[in-house]
Amino acid sequence: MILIASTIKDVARYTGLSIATISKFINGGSVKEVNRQRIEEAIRALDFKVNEMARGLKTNKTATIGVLIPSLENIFVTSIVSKVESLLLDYGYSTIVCDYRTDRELENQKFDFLMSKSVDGIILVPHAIDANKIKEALDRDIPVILIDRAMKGVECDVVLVDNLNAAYNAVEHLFMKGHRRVGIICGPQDIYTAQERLKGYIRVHEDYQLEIDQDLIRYGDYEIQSGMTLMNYFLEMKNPPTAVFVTNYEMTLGAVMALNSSNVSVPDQLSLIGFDNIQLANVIKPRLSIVVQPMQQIGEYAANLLLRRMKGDKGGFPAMLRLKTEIVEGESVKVINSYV
Amino acid sequence: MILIASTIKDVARYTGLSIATISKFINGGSVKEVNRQRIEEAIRALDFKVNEMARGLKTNKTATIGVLIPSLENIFVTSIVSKVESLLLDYGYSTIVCDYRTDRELENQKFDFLMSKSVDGIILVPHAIDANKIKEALDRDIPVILIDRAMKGVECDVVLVDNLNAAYNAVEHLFMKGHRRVGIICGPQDIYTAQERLKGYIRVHEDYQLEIDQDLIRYGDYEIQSGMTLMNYFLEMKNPPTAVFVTNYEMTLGAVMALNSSNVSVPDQLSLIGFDNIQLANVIKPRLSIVVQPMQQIGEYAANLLLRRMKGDKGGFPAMLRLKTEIVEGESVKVINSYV
DNA sequence: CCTCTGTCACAAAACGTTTAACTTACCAAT
DNA sequence: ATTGGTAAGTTAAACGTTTTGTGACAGAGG
Repeated sequence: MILIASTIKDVARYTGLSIATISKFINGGSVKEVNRQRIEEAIRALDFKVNEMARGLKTNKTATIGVLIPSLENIFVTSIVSKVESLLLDYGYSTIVCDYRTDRELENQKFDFLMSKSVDGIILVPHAIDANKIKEALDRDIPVILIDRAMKGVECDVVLVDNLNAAYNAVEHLFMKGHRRVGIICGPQDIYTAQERLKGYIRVHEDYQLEIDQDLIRYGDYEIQSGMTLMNYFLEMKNPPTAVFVTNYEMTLGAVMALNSSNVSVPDQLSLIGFDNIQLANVIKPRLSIVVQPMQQIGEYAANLLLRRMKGDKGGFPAMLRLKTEIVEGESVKVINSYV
Repeated sequence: MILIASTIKDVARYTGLSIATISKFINGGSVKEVNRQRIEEAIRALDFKVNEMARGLKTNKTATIGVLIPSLENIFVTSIVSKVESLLLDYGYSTIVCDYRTDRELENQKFDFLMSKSVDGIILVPHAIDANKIKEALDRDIPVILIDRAMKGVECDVVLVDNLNAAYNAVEHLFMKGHRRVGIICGPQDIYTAQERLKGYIRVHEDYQLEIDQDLIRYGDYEIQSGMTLMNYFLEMKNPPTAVFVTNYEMTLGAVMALNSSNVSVPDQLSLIGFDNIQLANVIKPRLSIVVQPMQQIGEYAANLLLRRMKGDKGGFPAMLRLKTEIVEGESVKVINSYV
């Protein structure tokens, strides 16, 4: 047996009222008490549900928002998505999630796809998307919220963490324990977050009036393999750093793998500060000190900002919400010399 | 400036053809070569995109499928979702992802939500959902594919791994290396996968004619904390096992954390086989031997089956696709006695 | 008793497609 | 020359809502 959904017409017939009245009721308009009851009964009896397609056709709203992310297998990102999804659901929005597997082509393509689905808003963790696409969405009155990375070439709301000071604090933390030669494994030079983190590294050196050994700055690609390679590079230096700061999760994994297959002991011979995944940090021996980002909060801010924009509130556009990271101390940093 | 999207009418006007012809063309019907060119030009010039809402209203299809999962922060699940999403996108479907945070209430609620969005199909990693809900979806001709767990009380397609033999093989692997006292950290007794894994543990003991010490069977809740607690239980036994098999990822994390804070060395004093996350396995020292599930494949099978069902092909319903796991050897299992 | 005001209900048009039924044009076969 | 068939195009209805403009009615104020 195949069920067939009932429509507003059926409800109208059942109650003897007109379609318009039913529609009014559904959308919170006021109807006579006696009618209210009959409508409610009819809806229950007929198991009526609004047809969102028909509604969407009229209102030009889909009650759907699009989320476009680099990867669904990145816990940093999915935590945020999870929060966003649940918050928006409370307001009746459903969330279409697309990942673009860090592929430039796919990123543009899936953005178009979301637009073609006429979502009411977009949350995007951008990588290499064409700024014009975002402009176009904005012109079509589809709000876009960027997460984690600001973009040049377009005015757009963005929620991110203070990456500069995240790095600043992590390296300062090492300074406080007496380290002076600190290596950094950076992300790609063309990625905003990576640039910011490197800036923090440089600025803290300036503030402490320490000269920077350029050999201690290494650029990776945010993937496991490069974390491994670059950590090995540090291990084989004639004059190696006493501590290394790794600037994202995947490269932290790689760095730990490199250390495991060497016979260098952490933190005795080398101290380490990683990034992003607290679960990982706790399961490694010795427990890893890491920089954690407030993922819940990022999701929350992004979702709320998007809701405001979708309501038409353009206040403070373009907004930049900049959240703070935190250092969770493990046992991977040696105290050479305590200054506190 | 706010752009306003052009419609099929505009294209008709631009080309001088009728709406119906344009529609036919869009949907792959054949038109005269000269008209084809004009239509294509018009579409380009007007930047025409089909309005999916209007189309959906007519066809009663949304080109949208729903995915309902226990958590977006579970890499096992998100890997599958990622695969599903990309496969279905190739066929023009978009994917609405909902997680229910292992909450029974939320699970039922979000299932309803997906139904109210009139998705064309649903992929569900079920936990405690009401079987009637699934029946109702099926009655409405919305195909549902279960992942990872079969369900009683309703006939439904399901894609899962052979959990029984996964456990069988893992424990047999330990037997082959000479272990005879093997502890198991199981999942909740009311969860299908957990039951299956325990059955495998029991069956392999039967096949090897080894008696089972009930103290070596411990039930957790698939969360980190219980992995920790139960591993500590094993460590404190008077007559501890020589090896432990942990049956999911989170509890594996917990078990490793427990081992790290004890002074028991792996694999010398205790051998360990974990579950599910190969990245984790490689980053732990010593590298962990684990059971890995073919997540890509699961996603692939589920997506393809769903596509078939959505096309109306009911062949072999209800299908049960049962995939095989694999053991990835690390260095966490000691050879007491090699039989090979 | 008349008019004004406010509340509620209604009819009908519109949103942008698809599709069934129909027309036309052309060509081949009788 | 007539018939039949096929391919391409057209017209108009339908999908299930929202919304605009009206009208009906009741009670208040004069």
